Amino acid sequence: MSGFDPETLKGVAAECPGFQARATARAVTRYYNACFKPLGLTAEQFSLLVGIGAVEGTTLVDLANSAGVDPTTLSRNLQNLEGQLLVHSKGGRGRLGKQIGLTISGRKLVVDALPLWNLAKAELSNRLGKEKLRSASKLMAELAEAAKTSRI
Amino acid sequence: MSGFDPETLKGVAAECPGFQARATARAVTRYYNACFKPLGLTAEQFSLLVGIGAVEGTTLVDLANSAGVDPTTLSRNLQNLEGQLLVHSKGGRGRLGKQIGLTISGRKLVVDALPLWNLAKAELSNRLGKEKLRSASKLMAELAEAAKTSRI
DNA sequence: CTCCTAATAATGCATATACACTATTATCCG
DNA sequence: CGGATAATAGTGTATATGCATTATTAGGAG
Repeated sequence: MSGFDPETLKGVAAECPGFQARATARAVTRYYNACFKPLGLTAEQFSLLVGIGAVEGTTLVDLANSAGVDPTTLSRNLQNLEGQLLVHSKGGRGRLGKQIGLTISGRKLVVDALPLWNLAKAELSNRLGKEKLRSASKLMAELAEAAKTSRI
Repeated sequence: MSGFDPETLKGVAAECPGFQARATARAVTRYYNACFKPLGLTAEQFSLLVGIGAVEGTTLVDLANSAGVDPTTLSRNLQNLEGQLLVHSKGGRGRLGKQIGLTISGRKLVVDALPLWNLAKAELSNRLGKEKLRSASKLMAELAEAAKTSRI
Protein backbone atom coordinates (compact mmCIF):
# COMPACT_ATOMS: atom_id res chain seq x y z
CA MET A 1 0.00 0.00 0.00
CA SER A 2 3.02 2.27 0.22
CA GLY A 3 2.34 5.44 -1.70
CA PHE A 4 -1.38 4.89 -2.01
CA ASP A 5 -3.31 7.93 -0.93
CA PRO A 6 -6.89 8.82 -1.89
CA GLU A 7 -6.19 12.54 -1.47
CA THR A 8 -3.43 12.35 -4.03
CA LEU A 9 -5.77 10.57 -6.42
CA LYS A 10 -8.39 13.29 -6.08
CA GLY A 11 -5.78 15.70 -7.34
CA VAL A 12 -4.87 13.40 -10.21
CA ALA A 13 -8.45 13.13 -11.40
CA ALA A 14 -8.82 16.88 -11.23
CA GLU A 15 -5.70 17.75 -13.19
CA CYS A 16 -5.55 15.10 -15.88
CA PRO A 17 -5.83 16.68 -19.33
CA GLY A 18 -6.57 13.30 -20.87
CA PHE A 19 -9.48 12.65 -18.60
CA GLN A 20 -10.84 16.12 -19.18
CA ALA A 21 -10.46 15.86 -22.94
CA ARG A 22 -12.34 12.57 -23.04
CA ALA A 23 -15.07 13.77 -20.69
CA THR A 24 -15.55 16.87 -22.83
CA ALA A 25 -15.63 14.92 -26.07
CA ARG A 26 -18.20 12.55 -24.59
CA ALA A 27 -20.45 15.36 -23.42
CA VAL A 28 -20.23 17.39 -26.60
CA THR A 29 -20.61 14.35 -28.82
CA ARG A 30 -23.68 13.19 -26.91
CA TYR A 31 -25.14 16.63 -27.42
CA TYR A 32 -24.49 16.68 -31.16
CA ASN A 33 -25.63 13.09 -31.54
CA ALA A 34 -28.96 14.09 -30.06
CA CYS A 35 -29.13 17.10 -32.39
CA PHE A 36 -28.50 15.04 -35.52
CA LYS A 37 -30.65 12.13 -34.45
CA PRO A 38 -33.69 13.24 -36.53
CA LEU A 39 -31.52 12.74 -39.60
CA GLY A 40 -30.21 9.35 -38.51
CA LEU A 41 -26.72 10.77 -38.37
CA THR A 42 -24.09 10.69 -35.65
CA ALA A 43 -21.80 13.60 -34.86
CA GLU A 44 -18.80 11.75 -36.19
CA GLN A 45 -20.59 10.84 -39.41
CA PHE A 46 -21.55 14.47 -39.88
CA SER A 47 -17.93 15.53 -39.41
CA LEU A 48 -16.74 12.97 -41.92
CA LEU A 49 -19.30 13.97 -44.52
CA VAL A 50 -18.32 17.61 -44.07
CA GLY A 51 -14.63 16.73 -44.35
CA ILE A 52 -15.26 14.79 -47.54
CA GLY A 53 -17.48 17.44 -49.08
CA ALA A 54 -15.01 20.20 -48.30
CA VAL A 55 -12.22 18.82 -50.50
CA GLU A 56 -12.97 17.50 -53.94
CA GLY A 57 -11.22 14.18 -54.57
CA THR A 58 -9.75 13.84 -51.11
CA THR A 59 -8.25 10.51 -50.12
CA LEU A 60 -8.57 8.28 -47.11
CA VAL A 61 -5.12 9.20 -45.87
CA ASP A 62 -5.68 12.92 -46.34
CA LEU A 63 -8.95 12.79 -44.50
CA ALA A 64 -7.46 10.71 -41.70
CA ASN A 65 -4.71 13.26 -41.26
CA SER A 66 -6.99 16.25 -41.28
CA ALA A 67 -9.41 14.61 -38.85
CA GLY A 68 -6.67 13.29 -36.61
CA VAL A 69 -8.12 9.80 -36.77
CA ASP A 70 -6.33 6.54 -37.40
CA PRO A 71 -6.61 5.41 -41.04
CA THR A 72 -7.91 2.01 -39.97
CA THR A 73 -10.67 3.67 -37.99
CA LEU A 74 -11.52 5.86 -40.93
CA SER A 75 -11.51 2.87 -43.26
CA ARG A 76 -14.31 1.28 -41.29
CA ASN A 77 -16.25 4.46 -40.75
CA LEU A 78 -16.15 5.04 -44.49
CA GLN A 79 -17.38 1.52 -45.16
CA ASN A 80 -20.38 2.38 -43.05
CA LEU A 81 -21.06 5.59 -44.98
CA GLU A 82 -20.55 3.81 -48.30
CA GLY A 83 -23.03 1.18 -47.20
CA GLN A 84 -25.55 3.95 -46.66
CA LEU A 85 -24.72 5.25 -50.14
CA LEU A 86 -23.68 8.61 -48.76
CA VAL A 87 -20.11 8.28 -49.98
CA HIS A 88 -18.57 6.86 -53.13
CA SER A 89 -14.95 5.84 -53.59
CA LYS A 90 -12.48 4.98 -56.31
CA GLY A 91 -9.33 2.95 -55.92
CA GLY A 92 -8.29 1.05 -52.86
CA ARG A 93 -5.15 -0.74 -51.80
CA GLY A 94 -2.05 0.53 -53.44
CA ARG A 95 0.02 3.60 -53.65
CA LEU A 96 -2.53 5.84 -55.32
CA GLY A 97 -4.83 5.68 -52.35
CA LYS A 98 -8.57 5.74 -52.21
CA GLN A 99 -10.35 8.77 -53.56
CA ILE A 100 -13.60 9.53 -51.86
CA GLY A 101 -16.49 11.86 -52.46
CA LEU A 102 -20.06 12.52 -51.47
CA THR A 103 -22.90 10.98 -53.42
CA ILE A 104 -25.97 13.03 -54.25
CA SER A 105 -27.63 11.60 -51.14
CA GLY A 106 -24.57 12.49 -49.09
CA ARG A 107 -24.62 16.07 -50.32
CA LYS A 108 -28.30 16.36 -49.63
CA LEU A 109 -27.87 15.02 -46.12
CA VAL A 110 -25.09 17.47 -45.35
CA VAL A 111 -27.20 20.35 -46.62
CA ASP A 112 -30.09 19.16 -44.44
CA ALA A 113 -27.80 18.81 -41.42
CA LEU A 114 -26.23 22.25 -41.63
CA PRO A 115 -29.16 24.12 -40.07
CA LEU A 116 -29.19 21.67 -37.15
CA TRP A 117 -25.47 22.11 -36.75
CA ASN A 118 -25.87 25.89 -36.70
CA LEU A 119 -28.60 25.71 -34.09
CA ALA A 120 -26.58 23.38 -31.93
CA LYS A 121 -23.54 25.58 -32.11
CA ALA A 122 -25.54 28.72 -31.38
CA GLU A 123 -27.03 27.12 -28.29
CA LEU A 124 -23.59 26.08 -27.05
CA SER A 125 -22.35 29.56 -27.75
CA ASN A 126 -25.16 31.04 -25.70
CA ARG A 127 -24.41 28.77 -22.77
CA LEU A 128 -20.68 29.16 -22.72
CA GLY A 129 -20.20 32.55 -24.29
CA LYS A 130 -18.96 33.23 -27.77
CA GLU A 131 -15.48 34.19 -26.72
CA LYS A 132 -15.02 31.21 -24.42
CA LEU A 133 -16.20 28.83 -27.10
CA ARG A 134 -13.70 30.27 -29.49
CA SER A 135 -10.91 30.05 -26.92
CA ALA A 136 -11.84 26.50 -26.06
CA SER A 137 -11.63 25.44 -29.70
CA LYS A 138 -8.30 27.14 -30.17
CA LEU A 139 -6.79 25.67 -27.02
CA MET A 140 -8.10 22.20 -27.81
CA ALA A 141 -6.44 22.42 -31.21
CA GLU A 142 -3.16 23.42 -29.62
CA LEU A 143 -3.44 20.68 -27.01
CA ALA A 144 -4.06 18.09 -29.71
CA GLU A 145 -1.02 19.31 -31.59
CA ALA A 146 1.09 19.14 -28.43
CA ALA A 147 -0.08 15.58 -27.79
CA LYS A 148 0.76 14.55 -31.34
CA THR A 149 4.32 15.77 -30.99
CA SER A 150 4.90 14.48 -27.45
CA ARG A 151 6.71 11.27 -26.57
CA ILE A 152 8.06 9.93 -23.32
CA MET B 1 -27.39 20.33 -55.06
CA SER B 2 -28.86 23.64 -53.98
CA GLY B 3 -26.99 24.92 -50.98
CA PHE B 4 -24.02 22.63 -51.37
CA ASP B 5 -20.77 24.56 -51.26
CA PRO B 6 -17.33 23.13 -50.42
CA GLU B 7 -16.13 26.50 -49.15
CA THR B 8 -18.93 26.60 -46.60
CA LEU B 9 -17.99 23.11 -45.48
CA LYS B 10 -14.39 24.11 -44.92
CA GLY B 11 -15.66 26.67 -42.47
CA VAL B 12 -17.88 24.13 -40.76
CA ALA B 13 -15.02 21.72 -40.20
CA ALA B 14 -12.88 24.52 -38.82
CA GLU B 15 -15.44 25.83 -36.35
CA CYS B 16 -17.12 22.74 -35.02
CA PRO B 17 -16.51 22.39 -31.29
CA GLY B 18 -17.65 18.77 -31.39
CA PHE B 19 -15.16 17.85 -34.06
CA GLN B 20 -12.39 19.64 -32.22
CA ALA B 21 -13.27 18.04 -28.90
CA ARG B 22 -13.20 14.57 -30.41
CA ALA B 23 -9.97 15.18 -32.32
CA THR B 24 -8.34 16.44 -29.15
CA ALA B 25 -9.57 13.54 -27.06
CA ARG B 26 -8.28 11.12 -29.68
CA ALA B 27 -4.84 12.72 -29.81
CA VAL B 28 -4.43 13.05 -26.06
CA THR B 29 -5.79 9.58 -25.39
CA ARG B 30 -3.44 8.05 -27.94
CA TYR B 31 -0.58 9.78 -26.20
CA TYR B 32 -1.56 8.56 -22.75
CA ASN B 33 -2.30 5.08 -24.05
CA ALA B 34 1.26 4.91 -25.33
CA CYS B 35 2.57 6.16 -21.99
CA PHE B 36 0.68 3.55 -19.98
CA LYS B 37 1.31 0.72 -22.40
CA PRO B 38 4.27 -0.71 -20.41
CA LEU B 39 1.79 -1.38 -17.61
CA GLY B 40 -0.84 -2.91 -19.87
CA LEU B 41 -3.19 -0.10 -19.01
CA THR B 42 -5.23 2.24 -21.18
CA ALA B 43 -5.76 5.90 -20.41
CA GLU B 44 -9.42 5.33 -19.65
CA GLN B 45 -8.65 2.41 -17.34
CA PHE B 46 -6.15 4.57 -15.50
CA SER B 47 -8.74 7.31 -15.06
CA LEU B 48 -11.28 4.82 -13.73
CA LEU B 49 -8.86 3.28 -11.27
CA VAL B 50 -7.94 6.76 -10.04
CA GLY B 51 -11.58 7.70 -9.72
CA ILE B 52 -12.33 4.57 -7.75
CA GLY B 53 -9.31 4.90 -5.51
CA ALA B 54 -10.05 8.54 -4.77
CA VAL B 55 -13.38 7.87 -3.06
CA GLU B 56 -13.77 5.03 -0.60
CA GLY B 57 -16.93 3.05 -1.22
CA THR B 58 -17.99 4.94 -4.33
CA THR B 59 -20.77 3.49 -6.44
CA LEU B 60 -21.21 2.88 -10.13
CA VAL B 61 -23.66 5.76 -10.45
CA ASP B 62 -21.45 8.16 -8.53
CA LEU B 63 -18.46 7.27 -10.62
CA ALA B 64 -20.44 7.55 -13.84
CA ASN B 65 -21.58 11.03 -12.85
CA SER B 66 -18.15 12.23 -11.83
CA ALA B 67 -16.57 10.84 -14.99
CA GLY B 68 -19.34 12.08 -17.27
CA VAL B 69 -19.74 8.63 -18.74
CA ASP B 70 -22.93 6.69 -19.34
CA PRO B 71 -23.63 4.14 -16.58
CA THR B 72 -23.98 1.35 -19.13
CA THR B 73 -20.56 2.16 -20.51
CA LEU B 74 -19.11 2.20 -17.04
CA SER B 75 -20.80 -1.09 -16.23
CA ARG B 76 -18.89 -2.82 -18.99
CA ASN B 77 -15.62 -1.04 -18.34
CA LEU B 78 -15.84 -2.12 -14.72
CA GLN B 79 -16.52 -5.70 -15.76
CA ASN B 80 -13.25 -5.57 -17.62
CA LEU B 81 -11.34 -4.22 -14.60
CA GLU B 82 -12.99 -6.75 -12.31
CA GLY B 83 -11.97 -9.50 -14.69
CA GLN B 84 -8.39 -8.32 -14.31
CA LEU B 85 -8.87 -8.40 -10.54
CA LEU B 86 -8.03 -4.73 -10.24
CA VAL B 87 -11.45 -3.80 -8.85
CA HIS B 88 -13.81 -5.50 -6.46
CA SER B 89 -17.50 -4.77 -6.05
CA LYS B 90 -20.36 -5.43 -3.70
CA GLY B 91 -24.05 -5.33 -4.51
CA GLY B 92 -25.54 -4.98 -7.92
CA ARG B 93 -28.99 -4.44 -9.26
CA GLY B 94 -31.29 -2.70 -6.88
CA ARG B 95 -31.62 0.56 -5.17
CA LEU B 96 -28.50 0.38 -3.04
CA GLY B 97 -26.28 0.41 -6.03
CA LYS B 98 -22.97 -1.27 -6.60
CA GLN B 99 -20.13 -0.31 -4.32
CA ILE B 100 -16.74 -0.56 -5.92
CA GLY B 101 -13.18 -0.37 -4.69
CA LEU B 102 -9.64 -1.13 -5.73
CA THR B 103 -8.11 -4.49 -4.94
CA ILE B 104 -4.55 -4.69 -3.67
CA SER B 105 -3.44 -5.27 -7.26
CA GLY B 106 -5.46 -2.29 -8.38
CA ARG B 107 -3.87 -0.03 -5.79
CA LYS B 108 -0.44 -1.27 -6.70
CA LEU B 109 -1.05 -0.63 -10.37
CA VAL B 110 -2.23 2.91 -9.72
CA VAL B 111 0.84 3.60 -7.60
CA ASP B 112 3.04 2.23 -10.38
CA ALA B 113 1.23 4.31 -12.99
CA LEU B 114 1.43 7.64 -11.18
CA PRO B 115 5.07 8.35 -12.13
CA LEU B 116 4.26 7.67 -15.78
CA TRP B 117 1.26 9.95 -15.54
CA ASN B 118 3.39 12.70 -14.02
CA LEU B 119 5.99 12.37 -16.76
CA ALA B 120 3.36 12.42 -19.47
CA LYS B 121 1.73 15.50 -18.04
CA ALA B 122 5.06 17.27 -17.59
CA GLU B 123 5.94 16.65 -21.22
CA LEU B 124 2.58 17.97 -22.39
CA SER B 125 3.06 20.97 -20.14
CA ASN B 126 6.46 21.65 -21.68
CA ARG B 127 5.07 21.48 -25.19
CA LEU B 128 1.99 23.57 -24.66
CA GLY B 129 3.02 25.76 -21.77
CA LYS B 130 1.85 25.40 -18.21
CA GLU B 131 -0.63 28.23 -18.37
CA LYS B 132 -2.18 27.12 -21.63
CA LEU B 133 -2.56 23.58 -20.36
CA ARG B 134 -4.35 24.87 -17.32
CA SER B 135 -6.60 27.12 -19.39
CA ALA B 136 -7.37 24.28 -21.78
CA SER B 137 -8.46 22.03 -18.92
CA LYS B 138 -10.62 24.72 -17.42
CA LEU B 139 -12.29 25.63 -20.70
CA MET B 140 -12.88 22.01 -21.60
CA ALA B 141 -14.60 21.51 -18.25
CA GLU B 142 -16.81 24.53 -18.91
CA LEU B 143 -17.57 23.36 -22.43
CA ALA B 144 -18.56 19.92 -21.15
CA GLU B 145 -20.85 21.53 -18.60
CA ALA B 146 -22.41 23.71 -21.29
CA ALA B 147 -23.01 20.69 -23.50
CA LYS B 148 -24.64 18.79 -20.64
CA THR B 149 -27.13 21.58 -20.06
CA SER B 150 -27.84 22.34 -23.71
CA ARG B 151 -30.85 21.09 -25.65
CA ILE B 152 -32.28 22.04 -28.99
C1' DC C 1 11.65 -4.85 -68.13
C1' DT C 2 11.73 -6.86 -63.54
C1' DC C 3 12.19 -6.83 -58.78
C1' DC C 4 12.06 -4.27 -54.64
C1' DT C 5 10.25 -0.93 -51.71
C1' DA C 6 7.34 2.17 -49.72
C1' DA C 7 2.77 3.84 -49.42
C1' DT C 8 -1.69 2.59 -48.85
C1' DA C 9 -6.12 -0.15 -47.56
C1' DA C 10 -8.17 -3.63 -45.12
C1' DT C 11 -8.71 -7.15 -41.34
C1' DG C 12 -8.28 -9.33 -36.57
C1' DC C 13 -8.71 -8.19 -32.12
C1' DA C 14 -9.67 -5.47 -28.15
C1' DT C 15 -11.48 -1.47 -25.76
C1' DA C 16 -14.77 2.48 -25.41
C1' DT C 17 -19.18 4.58 -26.03
C1' DA C 18 -24.23 5.13 -25.53
C1' DC C 19 -29.26 4.43 -26.43
C1' DA C 20 -33.19 1.38 -25.78
C1' DC C 21 -34.61 -1.97 -23.10
C1' DT C 22 -35.00 -5.46 -19.37
C1' DA C 23 -34.15 -7.14 -14.63
C1' DT C 24 -33.71 -6.37 -9.82
C1' DT C 25 -34.62 -4.49 -5.34
C1' DA C 26 -34.87 -1.01 -1.48
C1' DT C 27 -38.18 2.08 -0.02
C1' DC C 28 -42.55 4.19 0.43
C1' DC C 29 -47.48 4.20 0.95
C1' DG C 30 -51.74 2.27 2.07
C1' DC D 1 -47.43 -6.50 5.76
C1' DG D 2 -47.73 -6.13 0.62
C1' DG D 3 -47.87 -3.99 -3.62
C1' DA D 4 -46.33 0.12 -6.32
C1' DT D 5 -42.48 2.93 -7.49
C1' DA D 6 -38.22 4.64 -8.36
C1' DA D 7 -33.42 3.91 -8.50
C1' DT D 8 -30.12 1.05 -10.03
C1' DA D 9 -27.41 -2.71 -12.89
C1' DG D 10 -27.03 -5.29 -16.83
C1' DT D 11 -27.84 -6.75 -21.96
C1' DG D 12 -28.63 -6.18 -27.00
C1' DT D 13 -27.15 -3.67 -30.63
C1' DA D 14 -24.59 -0.34 -33.07
C1' DT D 15 -20.90 2.97 -33.78
C1' DA D 16 -16.13 4.57 -32.79
C1' DT D 17 -11.32 3.85 -31.84
C1' DG D 18 -6.56 2.14 -32.62
C1' DC D 19 -2.64 -1.25 -32.65
C1' DA D 20 -0.61 -5.18 -35.02
C1' DT D 21 -0.68 -7.38 -39.04
C1' DT D 22 -1.60 -8.68 -43.80
C1' DA D 23 -2.65 -7.60 -48.65
C1' DT D 24 -2.11 -4.76 -52.59
C1' DT D 25 0.10 -1.81 -55.87
C1' DA D 26 2.56 2.38 -57.89
C1' DG D 27 7.02 3.94 -58.52
C1' DG D 28 11.92 3.50 -58.32
C1' DA D 29 16.42 0.83 -58.76
C1' DG D 30 19.10 -2.08 -61.44
